Formats: sequence, C-alpha cells, structure tokens
Amino acid sequence: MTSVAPIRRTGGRSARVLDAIYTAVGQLMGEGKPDKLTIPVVAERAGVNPTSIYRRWGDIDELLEEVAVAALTQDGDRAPDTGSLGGDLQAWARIVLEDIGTPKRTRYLRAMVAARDGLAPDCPCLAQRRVMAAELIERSEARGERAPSVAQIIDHLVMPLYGRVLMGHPTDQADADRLAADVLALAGEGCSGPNDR
Amino acid sequence: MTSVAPIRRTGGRSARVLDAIYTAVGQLMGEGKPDKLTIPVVAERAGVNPTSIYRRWGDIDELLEEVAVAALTQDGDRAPDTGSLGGDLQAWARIVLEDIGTPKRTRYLRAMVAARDGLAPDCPCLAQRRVMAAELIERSEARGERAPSVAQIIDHLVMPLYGRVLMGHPTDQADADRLAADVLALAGEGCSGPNDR
DNA sequence: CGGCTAAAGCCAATACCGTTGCGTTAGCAC
DNA sequence: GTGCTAACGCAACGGTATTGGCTTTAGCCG
Repeated sequence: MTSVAPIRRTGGRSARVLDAIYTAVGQLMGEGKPDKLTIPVVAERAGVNPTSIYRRWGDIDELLEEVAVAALTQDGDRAPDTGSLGGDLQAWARIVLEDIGTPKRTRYLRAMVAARDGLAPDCPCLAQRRVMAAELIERSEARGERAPSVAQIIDHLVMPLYGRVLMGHPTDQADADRLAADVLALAGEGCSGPNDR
Repeated sequence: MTSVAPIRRTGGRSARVLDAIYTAVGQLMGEGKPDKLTIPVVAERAGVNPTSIYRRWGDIDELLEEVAVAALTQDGDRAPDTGSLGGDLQAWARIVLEDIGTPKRTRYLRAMVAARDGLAPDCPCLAQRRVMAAELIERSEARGERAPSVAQIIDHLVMPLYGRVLMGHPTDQADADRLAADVLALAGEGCSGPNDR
C-alpha cells in the first residue's frame, strides 16, 4: 500500500491554538504548583477545547515536557565576554543561576526531569549550555590561556547549579562564584590528564 | 486545654499495612513510569483498602516522597577506605553511581525532585552523602593530606552524578572516575582560598 | 475562487479518582 | 481478660478527567 503523505497544516488557526496552549501552560506554570495542572484547566485558560489537547498530546506530561524543553532551550543569552576566562565563567555562572533560579524556570526544569524516562544521549536543555561553554573555551584558548573542557564545565559548573536548584537547595551568587572559581582552578591544573572528553 | 496525647499504634496490623504499602510502591516504581501510579493502584497491589492510604497520607505525592526519601536515605554503604583520598573518592564515586543509576533508584530520585516545591535548607537524600564525604575528608586529613571541603565534594562529585542521572545522561564508571580525579585535583590546589563553606 | 480534508469544536457517555460516613477489627494499657 | 479507641475495611456519593461520534471551520493546493 502506498501510504499517502499526511499533509500537515501548521499555519493559521492551528498555530494560533498551539500558541494559546503554550502561553496558557506558561502562565499556569508561573502561578502555582504543577499538581493542579490538568488538561481541562489548560484548555479553559487557553480558550481551547480540551479535546484538541487530548488529540494532539494525549497526556499532560507530554505537553508539559514539550513546553518545558521549548522554554528551556530558547535562552537568547549571549555568552559573556569579560576578557578573561575567570571573569567569563563567573559572569556566566551568575547568568545560569539567575535563569534557572526563577520559580517558573525551576518548575519547568522539574517537569522536564519528571517526564524523562530511560536514557537519552543528551538532554535538550543542556545543548545550549554546551554551545555557550564551547564559546567561552574557544575565546579563552584564543588568548592563550589554559581552559577546561566542555564536559568539565558542564559537570562542575552547570550540573551543580542544576542539581542545587532541582533539590531546592538555597543557592546564591556567592555559590555560583565559588563554582566558577573551582572550575577555573581545575583548568589551571592539568592534573587529570588530557581530559578531552 | 490539656490536649490528650494521641496514643499511636505502631505494631501488628498497622505495621503490616504500612509495610505492604511501601513494598507495593517499591514494586510499582520498579516496573514503570510513576505517571500511572495512583492511590487505588497502590492500594490494590498492597492488598489494602485505598481509604487507609488517603487517611494516612492524603496525597499520592506525599506517599511517594516519603517512600522515596526512605529508600534514598537508608544506604548502608560503608565509606570506602582504600588508604588514599584519591582511591576513596574514586571508589565512593563508583558506589554512588551504582546506587542511583539503577532504574528504580533513578525513578525515586525523580519522584523526590518532582515532589519538591520551594526551597528547603537541605535535601534529606543528600544528608547521608554529606556524612560519607565528611568521613572521607577526616580520614584524609588524619593522614596529613590536603582534602577538599564537604561542599566541594557534594558540588563536584555528587551533584554531577545526580544531575546526569536525573537528566538521563548516560554515565559510566569512567565518568565517575574522572569526576573523582577532578575533585582530587581541586584538593591539591588551594586556589580558591579557604573555601570552607 | 473552489474543492479536499486536516484539524478544531461540540456534546454526550463513560470511567475512574478522591472523599466521606459508618461499622468492624485489633493494638495498647490496666 | 477487659475496656478504650486508633486504625482499617466497606460501600456509596460527587466530581472531574477522558474518550468517541459527529459537525463545523479553515489550511493548503490546483
């Protein structure tokens, strides 16, 4: 059987509905606990029929995950450029903390983690971070400095911040600064071999 | 008003019911996603009336959180004692990864994170880790070695592991080893001041 | 512009969850 | 053993999420 290509309709109304749903989820996530976040509620807030949501996603968690990754992926933050790796790391650490530290973003993060099952090669919400880290490193090496690897920055700067936020551990700018300092120290010492993971 | 002390009944039947519920939650968590984990389901699996669960916890999330912290707190792991800080860190990193890397434990971790709302001074699932870290440090300093702080070990060894697991990022023993090596390097260099946070 | 049909809306039926009131069982203290 | 009552089991209720059938709207293509 020659299965005909299903022609998607992405424009006009569909786009409008989808956008309304996204913004509705965003609003509701910004307001309170995700516990009471149910499909009928989202539908009403979006001025959309619940059936549409059921048809398109089928499950709240799927919708939540989709919105969460969308929200966590598009951070238009520019990588800081202070002239030194230490300054860049510190500034960037503060930015990341500021970003994921807001209640809404924290809920998004938790929702995304909760929705996750099994192993996925790389989490979409870290992709942007990797790009940023790589940019910092590149600039640093262009200046002739010793720089840590992307993996090291992710593991020792981003992961602690994400972990703290996820666990609800209070974290302030000073903590971010210390993490940045530690990573910088790690770069200065080539102790752990090539470490180009 | 002399509020009479409510005499709890912890023995016999109550204990049996509670144990059945705990094991039921454990089984169900080991099987699949927590999405479909509802009170009636747990009750049926435990051979217990749903009312008992509602009365005692009132909410699934509370029950889940309680079981999760119970499961994540009681790790009877002995802190490894290899004779050197580097060896201890590496062995411990492997243990921790082995622990939280199992599907069941990972789901527990995710459930606990999802249940979290707002900021709490310290996450119960990290308390035991802190104790272990402190023990490692103590032994190390007794040998006259330079040791990192507890916070550093948590931030740079435990958090990356937890973060990776939570995000579903594939992690193997080699990754754990590298993290341990990095922390060790961090200890060797006193770059970031006293750092006794 | 007009036809085709994907996608949204509407409505009713269903299923399941959470809740409450009351009778029954069985710890704990004496 | 006996009494008291905490904790469990049972059953019925109310509400809300979910599903299916059908109609209506409006993208996309010629």
